[in-house]
Amino acid sequence: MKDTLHGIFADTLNRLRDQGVLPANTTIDVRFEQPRQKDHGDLATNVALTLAKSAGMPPRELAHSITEALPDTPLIRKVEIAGPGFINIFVAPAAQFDVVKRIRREGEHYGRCGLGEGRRVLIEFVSANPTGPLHVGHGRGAAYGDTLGRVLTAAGYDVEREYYVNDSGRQMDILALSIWLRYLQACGQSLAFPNLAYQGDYIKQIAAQLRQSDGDAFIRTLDETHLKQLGADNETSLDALIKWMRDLLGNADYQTVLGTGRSRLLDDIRSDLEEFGVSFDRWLSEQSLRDSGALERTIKRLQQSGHTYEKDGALWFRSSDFGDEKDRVVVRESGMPTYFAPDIAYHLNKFDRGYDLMIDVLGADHHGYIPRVKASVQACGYESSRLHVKFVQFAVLYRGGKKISMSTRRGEFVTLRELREEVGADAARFFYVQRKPDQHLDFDLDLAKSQSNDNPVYYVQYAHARICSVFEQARDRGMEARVPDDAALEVLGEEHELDLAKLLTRYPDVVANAARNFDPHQIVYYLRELANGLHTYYNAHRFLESNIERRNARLALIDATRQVLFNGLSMIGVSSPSSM
RNA sequence: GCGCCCAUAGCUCAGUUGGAUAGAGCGUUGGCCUCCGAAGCCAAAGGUCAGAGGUUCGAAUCCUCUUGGGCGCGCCA
Repeated sequence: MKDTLHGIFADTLNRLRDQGVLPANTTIDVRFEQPRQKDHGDLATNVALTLAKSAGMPPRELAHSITEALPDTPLIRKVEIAGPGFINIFVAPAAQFDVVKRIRREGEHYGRCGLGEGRRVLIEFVSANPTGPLHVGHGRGAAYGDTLGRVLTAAGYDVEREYYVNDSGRQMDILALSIWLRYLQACGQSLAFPNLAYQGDYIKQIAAQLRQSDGDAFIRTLDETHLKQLGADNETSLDALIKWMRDLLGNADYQTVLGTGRSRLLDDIRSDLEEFGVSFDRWLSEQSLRDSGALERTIKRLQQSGHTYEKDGALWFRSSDFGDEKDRVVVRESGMPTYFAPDIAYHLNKFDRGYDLMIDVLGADHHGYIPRVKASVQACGYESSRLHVKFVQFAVLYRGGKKISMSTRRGEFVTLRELREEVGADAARFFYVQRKPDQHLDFDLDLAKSQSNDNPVYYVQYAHARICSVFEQARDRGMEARVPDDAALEVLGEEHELDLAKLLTRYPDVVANAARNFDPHQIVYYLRELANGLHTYYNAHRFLESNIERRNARLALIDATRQVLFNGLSMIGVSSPSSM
């Protein structure tokens, strides 16, 4: 319907241009929106306002010329000029319900569009270090990234999801050390556990598993000086301990300890995300970039770009050439690359793979890091504008009105798994996606759990279940519960019915807009509106009435509503129960 | 100190390429089940869109400044 109107207006404006009312170079771009107020019509456009200046006439006068030139169409009941020059269109009631047929025809495809034109998009998200289980902060990134993927897919993009595994470097050494020390403790050795090592109980579990699979293979004799360092609470001692461990274990045993921890934690992360409805097309390992030589090649490539120099024995990248506030070290004085180096390699790898669009979903604490990453890809000759970064703020949990304090370092944090077990995956996803990612999120556990009208998840799901229940009722009463395809929609026309149809019409725009702005939360707000539209209609009218024609028309309308509720809930990864 | 993000109803937040009288949920108050699911609906109350300038037909939205919060600024990751 909107498309048809769009065509009518475009034709009309083109005609006016040919007639010389509008200048020859005018670009015709008509947009319609649903006005907030009903007396402003069903759709309104501000073309007369936007074109007034170039046409050299007052907006209202131009609006008058446009409406005069509009052809007769059964679609439009009435056209009015209002305010400074808005053209308000009152659509014929019968045309409003065409959307019902379209939804019933398109089913799960209703809401999709060709906005993306098949462009390839890579979304990298979560990418939590495999040094522990995912916590609720990662959960938000997971929900956002996955939902964004679903939205972009619906909008016609070719989406790939990727998890970048930071499985090399010092943090993995600390992981190995933590596991090994717990292992030694489990083998009966009495030793202190460093505060800077990973504290969580999961480390003990991995150590126990190691002992079960490899017995006493990793027991080593300890010496006094290192035993003392276990109690020292500083990074230098930790590095000394790591070196000590690697010497004592030898490379093969060290790799076994590390590899066991790495794979165990990644398995845990993977299954956690699967249960959360999040899956990835690719898990790309940092270590693999080192092993394949990509890291070395990247450093060479950067040097060849002419944007590096040596200072104090280190290799610097002149990122300030590209707007970064200062230059960055890529290779340390010691010859070891900084953490920045593999990240450059990873991003070049992404660009090399030829995506039209790349989206990094990162924790908000990484924002200062982006200018140097963009600088590095630019230095290597790529358009950094193809890389978009969305920052996700941390979620703060509340229970009983009180903030739950968390500390990753102390191993005191609520895991994503615990959250799912407590409130359920549906509520968790709904609450996460409800907010714009760059806003702080107050996550009220009591509210997410409550099976009451306070809980927005149930509110939307209830609307879906309610419709299913109506059809159930119809069957029980021996009515024909299948809606005939030729249901006479023209018998509809109650105000609530028109409101609902308008809401249904909006859905594809909502999806397109969410995709355009990378803002999945718009889906959530829309679903609440749609659920409200259904509930209101439900309370005002009976569907299962004796007039068969009207009953079927109403069933067709609410079945279309059910479909859109389902499509929208699926889009955010939440289930659509038929009863609750 | 410099940079990025943010400030909308008592609380939590929508409001996106600048549009008409700024919306929703919660909370408060008052109504609605002999009737398809009351996990629902209806109504009322609640605002200097942090403040001050500017841009224009028109600003919560764009620009500048001020105030008040969050984060970042390492040869850590």
